[in-house]
Amino acid sequence: MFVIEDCDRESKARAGMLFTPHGDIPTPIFMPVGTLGTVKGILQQDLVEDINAKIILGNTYHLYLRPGTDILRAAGGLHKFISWNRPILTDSGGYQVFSLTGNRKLTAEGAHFKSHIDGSKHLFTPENIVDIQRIIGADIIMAFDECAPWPCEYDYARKSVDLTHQWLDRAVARFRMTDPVWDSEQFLFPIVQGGTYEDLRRESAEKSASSGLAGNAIGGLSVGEPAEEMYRIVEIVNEILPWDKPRYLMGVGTPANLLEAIDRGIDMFDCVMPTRNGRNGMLFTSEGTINIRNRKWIDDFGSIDPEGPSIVSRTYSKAYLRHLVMAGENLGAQIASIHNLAFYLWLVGEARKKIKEGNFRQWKTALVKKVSERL
RNA sequence: GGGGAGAUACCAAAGCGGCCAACUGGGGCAGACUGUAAAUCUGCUGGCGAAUGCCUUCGUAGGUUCGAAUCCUGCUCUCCCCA
Repeated sequence: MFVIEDCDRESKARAGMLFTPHGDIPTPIFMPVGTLGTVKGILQQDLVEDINAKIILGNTYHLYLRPGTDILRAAGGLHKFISWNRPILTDSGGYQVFSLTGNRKLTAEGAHFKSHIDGSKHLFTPENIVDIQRIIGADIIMAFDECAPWPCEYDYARKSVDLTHQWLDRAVARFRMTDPVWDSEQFLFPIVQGGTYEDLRRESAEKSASSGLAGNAIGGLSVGEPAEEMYRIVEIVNEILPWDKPRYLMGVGTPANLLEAIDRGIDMFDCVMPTRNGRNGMLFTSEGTINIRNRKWIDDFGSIDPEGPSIVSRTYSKAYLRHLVMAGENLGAQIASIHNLAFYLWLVGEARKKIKEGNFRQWKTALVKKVSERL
């Protein structure tokens, strides 16, 4: 499923290729988040042609509630339903265990959820989360985990990790005894948890590594802890996770977060930032981040980003985009989202190129400084 | 010409003797957002100050009162109805 093509000499960064039934994915890669079967505000066509997204995410919890598995099954799976023939990864709903805390109750059996839409009750188990993801038909599916909050007491983190590990065993068992619904191979990834506790993270990384699955994910980070803590945990975990399998850092992050994590051996990322922050007027550019609503852009007729990662970044001016966002026009959110995603894809593409050329570290250091600047 | 209603901060609009530098929207100015309950949320928005605070405001000119955006009088302007 995964081949490492080149490794950086000075860092742990690597460039590889991920093979899935719906296409090959060059790594490091950023995966746009499309929770409900849509990357908010963006046409699938633009994802392919302008942004060049290689793979997008869907969310099991959200898709299960709406439109529901009956419709997804009748549609022939999520790929067909949304007219997207490139790879898809579905998150298990573990993050919703975290973000919808008030609506759920955890037991050994699973998570009892109250729908945030109509209050109806549902039970998610490691087994039915695999089943649902079989129906959705994503190329990469995630084990059901508990994403613990931060800060988090040791005792809580301990119990949370144990629960996640028990759930992992059950998910793997279910995964091995079932077949894909859509005649297209699926890969299950386990998720490393353990908060910011080194011993728990080591234990969890070993647990994931021993599962023998096709790839591994690191969860429970970027939930509020300082970035340095996150990097520290990534280093610890990556020493244990198998070198020859893809490593996915869930929910991360800022452009600088991505570069630092790539430096530490991460291959895959997803994050709502480029889309959500874009809708809220924040643009990530090769020169630094800007709040396009700020008055200073009112008559800046220069392009959104001199690097011009997408057609829209080259076509429209900051002044025009500011006008659209200030006026609450849909097109503003759309242009900002497309630009930001294209920038993220450009960023990981450049990282890959630099790793192959052998000058990743130097390039990274300079760029981290630049992209962290507030313009 | 006669009768009526009203003028409050950038706009709209509350307030109708002290708790009013003045509710609330909008607009504006900033900030936040990391496996999406988010095209959302938060703060500020008369001047000066880090702040207790001080200064100048509720069409305008006077007056009553310990105290006025609020009560009285004149003036100016706006809107509505009838001729």
